[in-house]
Amino acid sequence: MSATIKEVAEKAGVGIGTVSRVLNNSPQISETTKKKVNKAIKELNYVPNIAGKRLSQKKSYVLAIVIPVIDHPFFARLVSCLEKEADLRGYSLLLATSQHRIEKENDILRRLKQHEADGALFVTHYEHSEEEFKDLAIVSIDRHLGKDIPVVTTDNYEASKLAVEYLVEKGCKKIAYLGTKPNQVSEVSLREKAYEDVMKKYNLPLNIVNKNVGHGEENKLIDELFESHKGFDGVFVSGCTLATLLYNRMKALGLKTPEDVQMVSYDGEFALDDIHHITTLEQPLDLMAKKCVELLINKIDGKEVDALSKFNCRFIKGETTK
Amino acid sequence: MSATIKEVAEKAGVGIGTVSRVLNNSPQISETTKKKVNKAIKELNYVPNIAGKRLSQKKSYVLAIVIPVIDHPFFARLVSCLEKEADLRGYSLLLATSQHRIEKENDILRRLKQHEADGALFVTHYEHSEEEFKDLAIVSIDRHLGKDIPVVTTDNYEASKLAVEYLVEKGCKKIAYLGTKPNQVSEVSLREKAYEDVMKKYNLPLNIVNKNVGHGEENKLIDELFESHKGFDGVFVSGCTLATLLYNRMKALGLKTPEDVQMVSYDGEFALDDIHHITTLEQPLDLMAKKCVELLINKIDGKEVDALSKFNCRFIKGETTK
DNA sequence: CTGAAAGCGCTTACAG
DNA sequence: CTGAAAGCGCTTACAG
Repeated sequence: MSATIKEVAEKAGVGIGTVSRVLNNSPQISETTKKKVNKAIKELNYVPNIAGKRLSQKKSYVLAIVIPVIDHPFFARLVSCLEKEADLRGYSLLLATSQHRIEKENDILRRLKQHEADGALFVTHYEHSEEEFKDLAIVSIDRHLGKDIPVVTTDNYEASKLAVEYLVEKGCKKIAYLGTKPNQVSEVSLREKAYEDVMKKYNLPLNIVNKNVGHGEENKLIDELFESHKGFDGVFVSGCTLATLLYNRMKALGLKTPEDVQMVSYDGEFALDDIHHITTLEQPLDLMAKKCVELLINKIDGKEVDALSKFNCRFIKGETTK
Repeated sequence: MSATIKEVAEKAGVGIGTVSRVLNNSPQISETTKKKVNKAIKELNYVPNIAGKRLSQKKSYVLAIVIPVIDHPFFARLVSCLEKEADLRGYSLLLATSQHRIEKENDILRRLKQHEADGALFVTHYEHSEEEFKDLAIVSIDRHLGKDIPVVTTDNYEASKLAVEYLVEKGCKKIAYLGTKPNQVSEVSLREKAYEDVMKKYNLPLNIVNKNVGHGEENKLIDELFESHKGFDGVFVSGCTLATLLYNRMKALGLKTPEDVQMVSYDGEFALDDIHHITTLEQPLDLMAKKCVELLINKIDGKEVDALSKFNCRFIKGETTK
């Protein structure tokens, strides 16, 4: 059906190598042959088949994005930013959601090894042995996946410290920490660390609910928060899913915010900002995405890259603090 | 770096064709050679390179998804469903967001012609000539892109009729229609049609704001609604973006719902259902996605497919109606 | 500046 | 049941 480079070459009366050179606008090519070739291309409505190119170049110009889910505002926005950056660099995005299942992640790794993509961004919850990542161009957000895997993250410690200090300043006496514990070495752990440090500094008691729960089980943590830490008047939450659930729970319980409880949450990437009014530490996803793509492409090209890239969060005052 | 089929063949002492047959578990292959080959595969840690396969088979096993944006709950959920279905059928997803720009859509078409994907789902706002879609396996949601492009949609007329009838029943006297007019032949137009028919049936006046506005300009429509149709006590909205904006506007204006104004919206795919409480006609995205993938793969395989597939909406009673 | 040829890593009739 | 060979559509040294 569609024409091949061979037909174009015949029609233009040149060799296929010449057509290829015109296509990739190689510098040393005469204007006249360029014209001849372009004419033939137009006439035949020729579009180069990318499979041939990929095989001969041993590159796919595809970046795999491995995320737990896509229908979540944080990841949706991340993917949006990533696509924009990848596009600018001439790469396509292969979307792979792990659905919170490790088998799916392994499946994606297999696809990487198949060279379906040149590299991958892992935003994952699971443990993978470093062996599995060998020779693959991989970048991670927040989690430390292995010594050769660059990490892009926010300055979790500083931002969290700021948030907790803020709650103290605003008069909270019993401040709780609510989070889902990552089951890997992760920059996210610094959120709790910062909370602890600030509490100690002010000689305030610790009220921590921080467990590794499965997706959909976040409500258990909220149950525990209310059972074990009754009477908290401030809470620092590690992520927007939890924050939203807590927000709703407080509403259901008739607790008012900021009057009864003040709340600050990490992750400001809510879908509809005009409805949510939670005070948040917003991650600059646009900058982070750009960095991820840059690191990934550099790794693909065999360059040395920074092991850790930290970005600052933006503190967004909402209606859940005074 | 990674082993090739040739090395596997050598190690196993067979021809590469045999390795290929084992890989694709071709039926006529003896147990003994199968074992030999699998042993070699394991030892070499061999994973077949998909570029070779794609070139020789002239298939990519990739489906392109062309949507305006990904960071919107409706599209995010759609993509989520699509990926699940594609995965079940052995296809990967190439994500392509048009960013509300026709140049980007043309770019995506070019990539399709390059055989980067075997087919594409277009959820688009723009006009494309049928010529552009020639010989491509394309399926559309809601819009009629050409006579050979199957459309997957909901029963817009029936659902809308139900919604408007519902508002009448609940006592609304001045019911408005608020929508963004598609600039193509689209099933979405039936939403307004149904509204008009119901209004006529009950001898009620028409209050229509339905224009084709660019992304981000939806607020203009809401301005117009309040300027030109003062005092409406019921409104049927064509989509959740508009509905959310209207919801917030009413809140800002001190209008209460359902007391002052009752509202029903098409599209129930809000991100955080526990926060939004708009009465909606929810589209069964899971079923629609399944249908899209099925149609697409059938088209790719050269089969005949239905030109139009309609699904029923689910009416979800929220707090914006009595 | 350009052509002929080898090669990328697979699949698949064809012959045996 | 299996091997040798051609072919998928490109790119890229190599030679001229």
